[in-house]
Amino acid sequence: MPGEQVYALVDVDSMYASVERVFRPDLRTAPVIVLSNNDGCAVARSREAKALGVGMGQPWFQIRDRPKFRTVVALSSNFALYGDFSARMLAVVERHTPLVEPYSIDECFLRLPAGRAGEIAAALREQIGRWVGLPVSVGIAGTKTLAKVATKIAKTTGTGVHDLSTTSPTTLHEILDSLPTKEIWGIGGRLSARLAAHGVTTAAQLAALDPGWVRRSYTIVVERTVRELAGTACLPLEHTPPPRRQLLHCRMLGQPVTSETDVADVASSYAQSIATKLRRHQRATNTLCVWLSTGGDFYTGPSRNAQATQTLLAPTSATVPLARTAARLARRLWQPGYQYRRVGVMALDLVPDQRHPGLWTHPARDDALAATLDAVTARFGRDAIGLGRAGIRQRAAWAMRQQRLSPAYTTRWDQLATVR
DNA sequence: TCTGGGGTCCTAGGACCC
DNA sequence: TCTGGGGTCCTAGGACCC
Repeated sequence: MPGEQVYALVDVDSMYASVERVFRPDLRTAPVIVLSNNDGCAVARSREAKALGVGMGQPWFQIRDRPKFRTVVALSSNFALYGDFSARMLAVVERHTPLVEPYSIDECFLRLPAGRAGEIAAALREQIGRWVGLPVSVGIAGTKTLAKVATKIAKTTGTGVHDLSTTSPTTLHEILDSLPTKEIWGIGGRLSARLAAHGVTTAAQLAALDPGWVRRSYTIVVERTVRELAGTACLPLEHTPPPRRQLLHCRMLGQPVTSETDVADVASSYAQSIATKLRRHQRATNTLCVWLSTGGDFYTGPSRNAQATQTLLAPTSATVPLARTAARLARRLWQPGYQYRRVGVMALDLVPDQRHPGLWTHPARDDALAATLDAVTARFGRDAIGLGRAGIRQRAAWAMRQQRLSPAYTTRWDQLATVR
């Protein structure tokens, strides 16, 4: 039918591990994993690492010493590098259609003409592989939820492209019948357990439920999933991403901190990252929230979780007032006798960044300083400048541990790959 | 015995995603 | 010794108003 369109999902295979391989051809067939911040646990695994049995989220200390994981190559995560590759992939996709929705760092949804979807998908896959160096899989279907299913099939069968929009109803039913509810996009652990109590364990059973009943018994979100599985598109392509509503920066610290000064330093440093992100998104915040925590249940010692929120006098994206406010909140929350392992700073209630001179703010001065900070950071890296102890190249004891970091090949002049 | 009803706004918490 | 970080949306329930 002319003019008819379908959804496609382009998804990079083992994104982080694949990016690391672009600069390390020697790792092309090795079991590669990428570790979370502080080198805590595996957040990405190459096909070979999955085959060896490395679990998603498995702690590194459990992997490191096991003989069966002897050949695993572990790298610290390098998000600046992955973000850069994400943009490159998107640029290739946009050569084919403007109807693109970036969904995550390694995925985007597309609208493609029904008749040519398979052909375009194959071309995309080939170009992203050749020009960017990343392997992708593409799923095609009449709804986003089914396109997710199609991508899963493309990955497991190794075909690279799978089109469910041309599949017969009988075959589609067979596919959904063998798909557990937990593996459906939007159905997590809790919902699949509740559904199982109703006797619903497969995608085919879920698709056959009465949407009205699902809405009453569950939520509108689950109702949409049911309709999408049955072939009715409920989730449109979000071509222009909605503006950010909140920004947060939280980390496990490389080492626990105990002093009031250290806690304030961490909060100040995190607030500076938030300010930079706000300016990049052209947003300003009305409300700043800081929290301190001694960490999860597996830590011994006295535990404390505290949180404080402050409404600002005027919305701002300026580094100085945000850092100052965050440090003040952190000092207020601090109490002696605790080992703080996690600190978070969150900017809430975001609005468009329109700087108006206010009674209590100094936009001109703050703007000039912010522009300078952004420029220095862009040129010399994030740790080149900052307020207080942030930005000192001599890293603070609480800073992230990243002992296996690959160079920032594409985002730092001083770390470009060298060809001999 | 009887104890309105509907609307809005806000917040906390649950659930999901990658 | 060692267990991630960053988001979104929805619902329920309370406060408040008329």
